[in-house]
Amino acid sequence: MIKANYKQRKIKMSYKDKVYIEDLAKYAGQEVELNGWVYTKRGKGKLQFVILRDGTGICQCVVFKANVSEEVFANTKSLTQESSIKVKGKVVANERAPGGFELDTSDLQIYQLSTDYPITPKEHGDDFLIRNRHLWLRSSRQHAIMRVRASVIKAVRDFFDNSGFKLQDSPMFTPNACEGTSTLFSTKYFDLGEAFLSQSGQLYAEATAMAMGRVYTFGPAFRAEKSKTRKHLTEFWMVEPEMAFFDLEDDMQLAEDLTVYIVQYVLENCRKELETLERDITKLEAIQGNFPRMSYTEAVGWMNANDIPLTKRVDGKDVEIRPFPWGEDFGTPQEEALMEQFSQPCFIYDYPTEIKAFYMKRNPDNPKVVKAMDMLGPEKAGELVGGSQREDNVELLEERIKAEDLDMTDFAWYVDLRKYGSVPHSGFGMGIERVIKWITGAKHIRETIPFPRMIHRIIP
RNA sequence: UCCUGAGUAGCUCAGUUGGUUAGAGCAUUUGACUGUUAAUCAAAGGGUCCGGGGUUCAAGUCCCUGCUCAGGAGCCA
Repeated sequence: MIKANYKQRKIKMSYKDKVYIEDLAKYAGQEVELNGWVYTKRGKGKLQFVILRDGTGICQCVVFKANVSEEVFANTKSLTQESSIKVKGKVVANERAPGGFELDTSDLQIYQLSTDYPITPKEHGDDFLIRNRHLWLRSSRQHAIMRVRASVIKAVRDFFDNSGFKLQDSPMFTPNACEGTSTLFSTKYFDLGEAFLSQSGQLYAEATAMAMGRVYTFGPAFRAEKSKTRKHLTEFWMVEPEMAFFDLEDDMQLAEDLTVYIVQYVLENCRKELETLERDITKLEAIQGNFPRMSYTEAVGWMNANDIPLTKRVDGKDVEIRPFPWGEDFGTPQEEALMEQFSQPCFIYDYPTEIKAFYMKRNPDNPKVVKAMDMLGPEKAGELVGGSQREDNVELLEERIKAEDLDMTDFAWYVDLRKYGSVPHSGFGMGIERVIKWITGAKHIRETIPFPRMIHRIIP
């Protein structure tokens, strides 16, 4: 007979007793054991300073020759950048230590000695760093951005979970292009032919919203566009709420409330990280709500009042067209010019029907525009949110599907949503990396996701 | 896909009008040092000047071409 093994097991130390650097202040005066990696080491003869990194923070470990065995001191002198170690010692307050506390080391053991760590404490080029992304994540700046990323995502989930929304995941494999415009990644799907990686979970969210009332999907989106800019990724994360009985006004208000919540959450929970990133906090503190709103037509009027032309590329040459013609989409130069006057994000709504997707609701008062909105961020953050009220009229939707030359059989289920209890409904998509880029002040969107996927990069 | 720019030591860069054996800082190795903050000081090792072709007495440097990368346009979140 086998005795239940839980009775024999004596727990000496649980994982809950492990000490991490971010909690060091709680252990002042006590002996603790820390595990981590050597961030840098500075020697001064019989006195060695090991800067230890454990993922939660950094701590200076002081190793004085007279206080440790000869073997431990020799080991300490042999340490190289990013070697993994275990240290024991007393936590003492010291003004000269980064972080205010240091470890008066009594013992130090090496897990593994690292050799020739590529990322030295000096400047490096973009290409080199991104090739070493798996190691670059250990650097203080990248580490701080990733912690902000985790907080942004938590803020998003808390916001929706606490206001009556249900998380409903949309599929990644789809039979068609959701919006019919973007280039998609394709893959073979058994005997059913070609499948595509989803560029948006929206259409499915519309179905789940009709089941649950208010939903959000949160997952990766894939775009095979050959975009080569500092704000595009081929794989990025997007949160897409979808709400029954919401009109475009409600939609914009929700996007605004979500944005304010995220920024305030990061301000409350990531002070240290924003400091590491040298982010101007006052710019974030200004995000309080009451975002300016402007119709597309008003925005065109503003362009022309301020002599901002349409810039287009014709036969390999940049040409400027003025006045800005109604009906053309804004590009980066127009958006940045417009946003210079605002310190908060701004909504632009009621876009021309021709330049927007087939599922957007036509404005009954003016069929030349659809009830779509973009939320542009300040500080050249670009488009953070794009959304719309959805077309809820069966005939108009079918007309648009035909006009876009989309396969009606693929969209039959989508049309069904307008046959069985169609309701006014709205939703939007928020690009998580764009938001993180804005909040952290990162130079490039590739710094806002652990392993960015870009047109010329899939490793690491 | 188009436009613009870049490629020299492990990394970041300098290299004059084309001229003899291509340099610096950091990193690495060795030595000195009891309070360092990107420690300092001394010494050592480290090069397919992106590949190919051309001009020239002579090419890292000039020309052509290919490759790689970056930024921007378009597209978008």
